[in-house]
Amino acid sequence: MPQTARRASSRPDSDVSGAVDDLQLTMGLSPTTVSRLPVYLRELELLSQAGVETISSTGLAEVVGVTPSQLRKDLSHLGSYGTRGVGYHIAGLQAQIGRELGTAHGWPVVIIGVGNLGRALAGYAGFSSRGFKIAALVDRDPAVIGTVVHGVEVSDLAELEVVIARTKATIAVLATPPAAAQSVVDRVVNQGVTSILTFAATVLAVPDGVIVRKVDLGQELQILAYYEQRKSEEVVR
Amino acid sequence: MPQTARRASSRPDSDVSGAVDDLQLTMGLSPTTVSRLPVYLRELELLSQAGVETISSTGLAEVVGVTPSQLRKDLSHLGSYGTRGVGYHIAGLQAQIGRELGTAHGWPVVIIGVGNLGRALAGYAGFSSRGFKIAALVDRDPAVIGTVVHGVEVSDLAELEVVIARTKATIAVLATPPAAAQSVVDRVVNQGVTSILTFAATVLAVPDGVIVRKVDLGQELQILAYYEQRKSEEVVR
DNA sequence: AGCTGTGAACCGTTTCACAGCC
DNA sequence: GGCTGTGAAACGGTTCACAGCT
Repeated sequence: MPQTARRASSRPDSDVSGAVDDLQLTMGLSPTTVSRLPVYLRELELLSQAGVETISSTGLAEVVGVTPSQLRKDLSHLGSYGTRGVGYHIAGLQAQIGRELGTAHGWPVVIIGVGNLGRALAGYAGFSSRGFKIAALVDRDPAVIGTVVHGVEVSDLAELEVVIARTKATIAVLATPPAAAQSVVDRVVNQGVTSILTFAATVLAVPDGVIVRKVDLGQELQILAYYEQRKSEEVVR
Repeated sequence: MPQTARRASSRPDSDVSGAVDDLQLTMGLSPTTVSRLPVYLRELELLSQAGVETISSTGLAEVVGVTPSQLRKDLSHLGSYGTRGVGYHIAGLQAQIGRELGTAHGWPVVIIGVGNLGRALAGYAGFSSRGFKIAALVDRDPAVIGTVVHGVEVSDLAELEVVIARTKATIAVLATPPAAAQSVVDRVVNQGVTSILTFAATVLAVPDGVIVRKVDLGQELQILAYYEQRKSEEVVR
């Protein structure tokens, strides 16, 4: 039985305890900043591949779609390496953001549910380039168990605990039907998983300290529909 | 050539113009409230199916995972039908939120890209129950064009403009490879689409008034990884 | 001259606390 | 007594504007 807990809160907001060590990782970034860093990183990679070496906050802001001040503020939190009068050194920034996001870790990820969605996720190219590896695929359907999908053999859902223990995965991706989601969450959390990305629409209960991010197609569409409806009403009045 | 424009901004924030008519739709809700309404609606449906007729803000807040005050504030913006001393009448609330989100419209949606992801989206059960219908599936691959997926025949990407005109879709879902995303966006926007849900990781440029919502697996995982990394560091210090 | 880094002002959202109604 | 609806306070995030470095 899962404890109470609601949505991902986390953020103990780091009390200022020990001395800041060397030129290492910065202190807690705001959630909004964290959510933008992957976007920055992606665009920096593209620029870097295109041979660009330096860029101003205005230039980068334009390509990532934020304001220059927002970008500067975000980067300043990383204690970043910009040069006044010049701009940011792309390679340096990339390294800094990559370090902050733990891109080098090769985090093992378990994907649960190997239907169309699970397959699509397993085939996602950016997986390894973004610092993750598919440690295991898990499904309940005997017809799927044992087959190899994108180079990984599908394990039996019954073995979930064993699989997580073996792979030491702490991140799980849920691509199961909604009805199965909560019970899978309970099992993975119990096995030490502390980060969950779910594609099931259900509200999930997890203990404190476990972070859940939810991607819900229906929710996204309904949000769009809300604004669509407002647009059409504007014409009426 | 797409105009400038960055992320979805929209929200003209409605100047208080005409008189408020009857007991109709409310004035602009905040984006954060809008994003929570679909979740409320979903849980209300479940409660309703379970035969519950009335619920307090505390009770509902618990199941949707927000604070009671947040819930009350959100619902108060809908001018909602709660009863002091009692709680909310579930059927009434459902109707009210459904109306606000335009659940009855049966919005036609075009899905572009019929790979594993596109198929998963097309097979999404909640599609019609949440007020949408798949107006068309579109792909570039000749091997896929003409096949029937979840009851809908796949059209040729070359016909995109015709398909949108015929179906009158104003919402498009992008499940294409990232490289194709911007060009598809330009075409659909040009054809009158004003809401886009994209699964491609690229930053999209759209004209003002077009709303883009992005779902990016890599981004989500990287956000989780950030917090994972912090957790493991905590042990160190 | 140019562009970053940042304190200060601003704005939107959440939380608090309680008045008002059933 | 119980629970909603809502002003007021608190919070967090974004934008502004400029000091400071190169």
